[in-house]
Amino acid sequence: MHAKNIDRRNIYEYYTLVYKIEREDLAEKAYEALKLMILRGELPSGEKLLQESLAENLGISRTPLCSALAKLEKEMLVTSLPRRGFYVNRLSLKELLDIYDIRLRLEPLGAGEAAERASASQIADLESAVNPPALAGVTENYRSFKEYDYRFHSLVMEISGNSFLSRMIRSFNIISLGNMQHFFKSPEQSIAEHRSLIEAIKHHDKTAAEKTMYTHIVHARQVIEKKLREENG
Amino acid sequence: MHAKNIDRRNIYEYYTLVYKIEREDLAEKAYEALKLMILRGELPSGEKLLQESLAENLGISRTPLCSALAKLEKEMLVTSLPRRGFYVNRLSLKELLDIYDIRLRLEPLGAGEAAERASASQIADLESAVNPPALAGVTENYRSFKEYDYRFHSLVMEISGNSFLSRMIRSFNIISLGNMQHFFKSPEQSIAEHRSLIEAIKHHDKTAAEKTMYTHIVHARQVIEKKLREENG
DNA sequence: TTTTAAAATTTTGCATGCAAAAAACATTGA
DNA sequence: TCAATGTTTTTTGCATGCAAAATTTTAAAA
Repeated sequence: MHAKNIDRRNIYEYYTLVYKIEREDLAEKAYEALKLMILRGELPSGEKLLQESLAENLGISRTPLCSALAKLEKEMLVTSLPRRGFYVNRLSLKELLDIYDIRLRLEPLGAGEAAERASASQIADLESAVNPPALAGVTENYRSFKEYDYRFHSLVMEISGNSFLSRMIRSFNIISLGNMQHFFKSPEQSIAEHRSLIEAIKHHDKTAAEKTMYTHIVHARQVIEKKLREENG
Repeated sequence: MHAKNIDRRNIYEYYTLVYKIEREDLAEKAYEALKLMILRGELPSGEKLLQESLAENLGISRTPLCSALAKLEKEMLVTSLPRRGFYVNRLSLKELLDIYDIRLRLEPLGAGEAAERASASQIADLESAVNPPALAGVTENYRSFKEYDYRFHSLVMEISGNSFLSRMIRSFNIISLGNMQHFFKSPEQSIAEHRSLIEAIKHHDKTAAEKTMYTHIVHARQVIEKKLREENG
């Protein structure tokens, strides 16, 4: 069944790279679908996820859905209350700040690595992500902005070549975007910052890329920190 | 069923805190069991996980086991090859280094927060973790050391109060420890470094705690980096 | 009207069974 | 001997059904 020139001992590594992408099971598809629904706000944070109806909507049975929910739980996108059900994770301000503390340390790391490694085609991908066709509606409504922002950050982390980092940051970005109902800074400013990050990456300037990403995230973090202080009086 | 003085609107938050711990489902128990088996090396990295026999050994059916494996997959402890099965994740040196890059950024963050927040009883917990009764066998065999090291780092991250950080680092530590077959530095040195971290936390010295944790991890990272360079010639 | 208790309904968690895919094994022909 | 093909066995992924728990509804008492 498998290609003949692949050493038996390396079959694991081989399939890890190539085979996986094509053949996805229902649990993985449901997981992806739910993630997108959370990012889009179609499943608002705090909402209870009814297994029967969700499964029906997705056109699958509860078995793969359960696995999908288990995955989301470990990525902290949903919370499981045994015998009570799954809920889309709703973050307190403190928790949102916790996530930003993590992003603030990790995304600059990823941006720096991306600056070191980025190929010409990867840079082209980045540029097309911030150019007009991809920006439709982004400055007008927050929902479009979220998807755009998620795409851009995912792309940078992907380019870093650190798959652990990339997967983790993707989850965290969905959690945080899913828990934010309005612009934390103007979308124009975000896009401008994204563009200057691309410049740094283009010039393979690791330090500049790190700094730009840091500044980009620390702004939002400061807004959250201020809110939290106000909340606590 | 639930306490009467809990506001209906807050029931979600209430149960998130208290209810969850007691009632664990089989999938979660299996997940915990498998994690421990990976940490202990009872499931060596690269090993294929046969669902039928694993389920039988755990005394459960394949349904909750599947959910447990799905969880482990999203925490990157196992790899799923659709229709082929699950394998304990085996890391390349590059991947191990990727994980250390993440730990190097995040664990100092956690250590610093822990230094700020640690209560007297939490400090006592830390101290008892590095005192003789808890150190049995740790300097002699690597397997005991792994469990000790995992416990200590988990404890520090727990004290940081950032639950996202804590959960993530726990996974990464299991992956990395599960993929290391021998001491990267002498256990005595590790324990000494742990002790000086406790000192910093005790004095609520955030900067010192961050630095100590950084140094502690960067040593191991350098060993890996060197190996990787040798491997690539 | 509110509070409490009982009954009915819904929902969850799990084991099981089945179809399809993959792996292991056997057979044939070079 | 080895490669290629066919056959059997194993394993995976999923839908389904059932028991127990949780929730909602209804009824009764304060």
